[in-house]
Amino acid sequence: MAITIKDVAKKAGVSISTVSRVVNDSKPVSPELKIKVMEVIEELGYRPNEVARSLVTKKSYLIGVIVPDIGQSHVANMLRGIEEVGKMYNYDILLCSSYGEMNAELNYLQLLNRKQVEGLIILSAKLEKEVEAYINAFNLPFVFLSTNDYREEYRSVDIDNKIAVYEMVTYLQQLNHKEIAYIGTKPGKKTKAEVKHDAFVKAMKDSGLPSNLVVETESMSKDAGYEAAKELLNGRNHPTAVFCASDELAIGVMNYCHDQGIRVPEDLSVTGMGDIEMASYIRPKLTTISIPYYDIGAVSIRRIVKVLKGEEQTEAEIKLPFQIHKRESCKKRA
Amino acid sequence: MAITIKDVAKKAGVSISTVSRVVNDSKPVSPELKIKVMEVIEELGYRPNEVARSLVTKKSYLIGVIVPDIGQSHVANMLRGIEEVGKMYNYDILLCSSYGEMNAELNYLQLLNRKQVEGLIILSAKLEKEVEAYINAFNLPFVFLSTNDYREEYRSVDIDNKIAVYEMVTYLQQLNHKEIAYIGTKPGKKTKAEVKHDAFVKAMKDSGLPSNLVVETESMSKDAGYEAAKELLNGRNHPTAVFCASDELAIGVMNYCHDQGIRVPEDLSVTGMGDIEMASYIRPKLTTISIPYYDIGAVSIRRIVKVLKGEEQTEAEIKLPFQIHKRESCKKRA
DNA sequence: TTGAAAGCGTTACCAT
DNA sequence: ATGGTAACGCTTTCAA
Repeated sequence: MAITIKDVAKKAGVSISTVSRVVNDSKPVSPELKIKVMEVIEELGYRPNEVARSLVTKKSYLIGVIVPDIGQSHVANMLRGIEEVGKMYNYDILLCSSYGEMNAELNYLQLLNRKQVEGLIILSAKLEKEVEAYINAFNLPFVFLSTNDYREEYRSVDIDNKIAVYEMVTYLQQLNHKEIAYIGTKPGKKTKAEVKHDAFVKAMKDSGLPSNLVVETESMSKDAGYEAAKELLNGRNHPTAVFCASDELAIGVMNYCHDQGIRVPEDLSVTGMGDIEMASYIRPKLTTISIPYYDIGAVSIRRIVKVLKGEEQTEAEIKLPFQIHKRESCKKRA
Repeated sequence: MAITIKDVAKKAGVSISTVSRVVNDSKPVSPELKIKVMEVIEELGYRPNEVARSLVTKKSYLIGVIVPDIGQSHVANMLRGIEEVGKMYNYDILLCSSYGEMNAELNYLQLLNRKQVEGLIILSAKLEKEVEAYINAFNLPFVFLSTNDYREEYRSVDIDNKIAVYEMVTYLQQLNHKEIAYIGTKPGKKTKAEVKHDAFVKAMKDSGLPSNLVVETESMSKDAGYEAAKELLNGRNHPTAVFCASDELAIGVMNYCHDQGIRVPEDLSVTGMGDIEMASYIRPKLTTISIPYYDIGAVSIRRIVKVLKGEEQTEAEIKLPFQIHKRESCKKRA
């Protein structure tokens, strides 16, 4: 049996109230008793039971985090930010992988509820109605890190996708590229896919260039990028550059090029979005928009902690700065 | 204020004992009451408070996991296994990133202790004395997933490094390579680095080949691999193949080759160990020993759950099967 | 089958 | 400054 506050109190010859006071430094205790108690705590190796403590204080110091898949490097990086900053505020993470399934999200939400988490961060392509209803009933500080749908009514943290894509496409144009293709998922209404796609179109139109070279993918994966490249580079189109809505797509495209003997960047310039670790280790190194995933996680949890502390934050959306990393996969067109 | 068991009891006109019984299905309850109670639970949306429950049952359904860095893909994969299988048994993970610092490990251990975790999985290069002492005092089911030091007194899950390396080096020999180099960290006493290095030496000696082409690295990182390649391929040595103790090292080597115009596999065959995701996306695709990280995590937590259930497991070490993936980075020597 | 009550390890209020 | 005690929400005897 573990050492409890009673054991300490008895051995130190004081009441449990006194022990509690020295442990929490919550009320003045005379120096002599304080020292005595601390000695006994040390001697017995007493560690307060957080479960009991939570029950009375109603603070679990737990934050629920639901992600699609921790195996994806950008997810892992967000998690690092969440975890690290959480720890700074004494908060722990209860991590759940939904694998994109709504039922899993629902189950985990219920679990997190029962475990008395104080806040919620959800990373998901979209917020299904059922999930949303549950979260609202839940009534906890909540950050929605959408990978696609825009929901400006919830707290979120992201970069400004519109500006980022516009800048990258403009950079490609500065490199003398005229025929630039876009690879990304279907631009549904009020989605990031739409924002990115529209930014691409605008950047092209603003320069009087055609913006019809678009390949819609099923997902943001490397395999999808590989397939998209196959479709794009079938001989009918002659893009000299391609903007991919994610690094994974871009890597798939580059792999297709490698396998087909298409040289990057000599024959085709490729750009990505995300700046995942692999982007700078793959050869040629990928030119990409760096999304500060770690910071996104860090800011998300900090917002939750702030709300918990009553230091309300008003704006729902927070935009973090991004950077364009110009690396080897793009080249100036003669 | 959340709905409690009392609210349910009052509304259903029964005692809290009865409510508890139907919730846990722990003792017979008459059908009428059962239905009534369930209706009220549904109506009120009652969810048992796990904190209160933990306090009395002394089961937190929490397992503490300390890893160096969740950002590394093999770590993320272990975590996936741990998380997924844990959930199957209703266990949640309390995740802590130590970044390899002993003091962080110590702090987290204390935290996990206070949070009443029921088991412990630690991933670390070595088990420092202080950490070990703490864990032993802790007295919980514990799995030590060492990235280097061997500690056969604790539960562990891994592949058989000796056999794996021997087989890979043998494969290289079958490809007619005679001058094979080894890149890895310093082979300290009772470490995996030693086991791997010794297996390399044995495989070479068994074939009457020289085994002196060894580069010791500071770490297992890509950068370390890059530097090691620089040292190895300086013109004095003429290896035709190199075995790297990790995929990251191998990728660093391949990048150095790319930058220097050394062709892989035509000029140099490269092999890795780990089969991280990048191994099959990098070009040329990396020949490597596949370590089932997901399974290692999965088996680890399953062992803990088994111990918790009293279904003791005797052997400390569990060896999982590995595979050698023969891909593009190796080529037969003329 | 049901309910009352003790108890889990704390904190926090109320006396003293 | 210190101690006694109710309360947190639940499970689990023990009686009935």
